[in-house]
Amino acid sequence: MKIATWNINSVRTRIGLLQDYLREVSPEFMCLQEIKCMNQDFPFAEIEQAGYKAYVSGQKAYNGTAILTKSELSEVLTALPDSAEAEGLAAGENPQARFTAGLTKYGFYIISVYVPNGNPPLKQPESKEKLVYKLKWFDCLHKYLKGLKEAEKPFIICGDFNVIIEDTDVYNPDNYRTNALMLPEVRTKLDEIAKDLDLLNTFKTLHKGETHLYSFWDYTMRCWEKNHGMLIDDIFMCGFKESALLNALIDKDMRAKEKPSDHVPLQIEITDLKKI
DNA sequence: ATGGTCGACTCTCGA
Repeated sequence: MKIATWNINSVRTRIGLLQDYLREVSPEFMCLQEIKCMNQDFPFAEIEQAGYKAYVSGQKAYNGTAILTKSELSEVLTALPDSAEAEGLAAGENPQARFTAGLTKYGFYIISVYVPNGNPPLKQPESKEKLVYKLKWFDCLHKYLKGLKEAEKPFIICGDFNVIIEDTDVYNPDNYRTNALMLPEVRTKLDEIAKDLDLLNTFKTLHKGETHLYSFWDYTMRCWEKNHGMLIDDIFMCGFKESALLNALIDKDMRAKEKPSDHVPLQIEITDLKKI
């Protein structure tokens, strides 16, 4: 069974590439980020044509996550619990659309996240709010995932984590020391979650010792042509035996297509599981 | 060569 994730940077602009990908790779679950549309503007018909059902957390113009599945999900969530409060919103207001989750028929939860970018981090005082929000959002995510862990519910969480985990995950780490993707407090936050919950970083587990493998290349400054990229998209597993993970790869070819996203998909393959 | 990319959307922001 394959599970894929892609920061698509507008699902409406790249619906053709998405349909091609679904037909070629045929993942059981496909997590999307930055769909950049409201729910009513999501291309449900085109997704259905490709054989998938879509669970969508949309908003106007920015952000937006979704999960595409070949089967039904239950217990669907379209917002991260407590994240509205982390944004300083009143009860009942919608938080930024950065989270979709549901229970699969195989008994594990599938989660699609678009972690706040956090930049710019250092300008005082108003701009630092973005970094504070990123850290608070991670705290909310930690609490939610810990709830699953304590209930012994396995999960697979996919998405754009907006964290350069190691220096070798970016072409020039010294350019990013004060960037919110690499600040020590941001790295520490994700590392604490991963250690506390014993998350398996699927790509790093199967590509140990390999460096400078990227999932994102900025549109500007000819970054793609110069291979000036960074690895900021990840798939973590929790509650599975490590032997359940068979493969993990990055679909780098997707960055060379016409009208590409600035991110490429990642996919894993896991052992077939019995349906519940 | 005084710019540089892209997407959504409004007279600009976010990445």
